[in-house]
Amino acid sequence: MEIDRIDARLLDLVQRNNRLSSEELGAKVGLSASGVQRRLKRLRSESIIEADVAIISPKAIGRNVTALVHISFERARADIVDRFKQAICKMSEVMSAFYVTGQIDFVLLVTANDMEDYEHFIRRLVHDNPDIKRCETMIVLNRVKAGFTVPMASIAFS
Amino acid sequence: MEIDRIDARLLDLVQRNNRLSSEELGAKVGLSASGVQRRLKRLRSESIIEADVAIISPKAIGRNVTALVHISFERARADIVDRFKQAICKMSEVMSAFYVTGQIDFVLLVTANDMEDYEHFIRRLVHDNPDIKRCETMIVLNRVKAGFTVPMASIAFS
DNA sequence: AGTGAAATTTATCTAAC
DNA sequence: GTTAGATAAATTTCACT
Repeated sequence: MEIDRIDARLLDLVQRNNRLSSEELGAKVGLSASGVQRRLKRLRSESIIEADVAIISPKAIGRNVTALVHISFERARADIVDRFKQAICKMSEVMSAFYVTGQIDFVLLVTANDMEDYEHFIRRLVHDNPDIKRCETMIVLNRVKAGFTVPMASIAFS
Repeated sequence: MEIDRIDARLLDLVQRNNRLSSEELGAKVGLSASGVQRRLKRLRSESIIEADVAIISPKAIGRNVTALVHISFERARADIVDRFKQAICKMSEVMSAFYVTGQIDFVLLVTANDMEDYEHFIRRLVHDNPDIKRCETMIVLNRVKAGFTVPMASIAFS
């Protein structure tokens, strides 16, 4: 599970665009196409590359509302937390979810078709999880940056 | 910019895995490989598919700290907001950024190698943006769900 | 319109070096 | 790590409904 300079550069490229051909990648990192492929294969098999996905515009498919939701529980018991984690994984409206430190327990990134749809989602969420104490919504006006692009500049050059 | 049932199913598949071959996709949606490719090409050219990316494990490359940061400004003037948007787009530590309604102005998703690294980032952020009033950090204990996978079930069947 | 099938181009995989 | 040949996939063209 070691990563060298070339791996880091490959990761940096594919995390922005994973549709570049091995040849294009090779030209950029100074490697042959098959060399690139062997490395990418390893990075995928070792789950250093966790997934390869297309990012869809929520608006283009009629999801006009994006919101960040703060969830806090009455009591943060482990079983309650675990049950909630499982529940949100199954909710398709929840795009991302983070379990965090502090006053807030969870931060969810949610999409909905419209406000009515969003309200239904929140009602359902609170109804299904009676341990929720507070549920605070921030409507996303603008998705300034969307991604999980990790900085590669600081990789240990081993 | 119309999306039919087949497009919706394709989007639903590729947003989970964009490395499936056109043939595999075709088998799942009942279309030939070329039919699939034509549709994906359109979806990409019309930016319904915004990007195709690999998701990297932050831990695997030594980014051990993930945090959600709430930013609020002294005054939410348009020029201040716009300048801040540009600034965070350039900061590689910022994986995602949302401009939101309410008390908070921005929510950032940030990675750092360690706490020291994180502290440096915050200092730099606040130093470079003197209009920031408050800056509240929630350390991510667990990334329960990571993605921008949009629900497709509710697509209008046009 | 949008589709499927064949031909072409391109990319990827499997070795051998 | 590379190069070369085999395999597979993506792209283009075209005839069809």
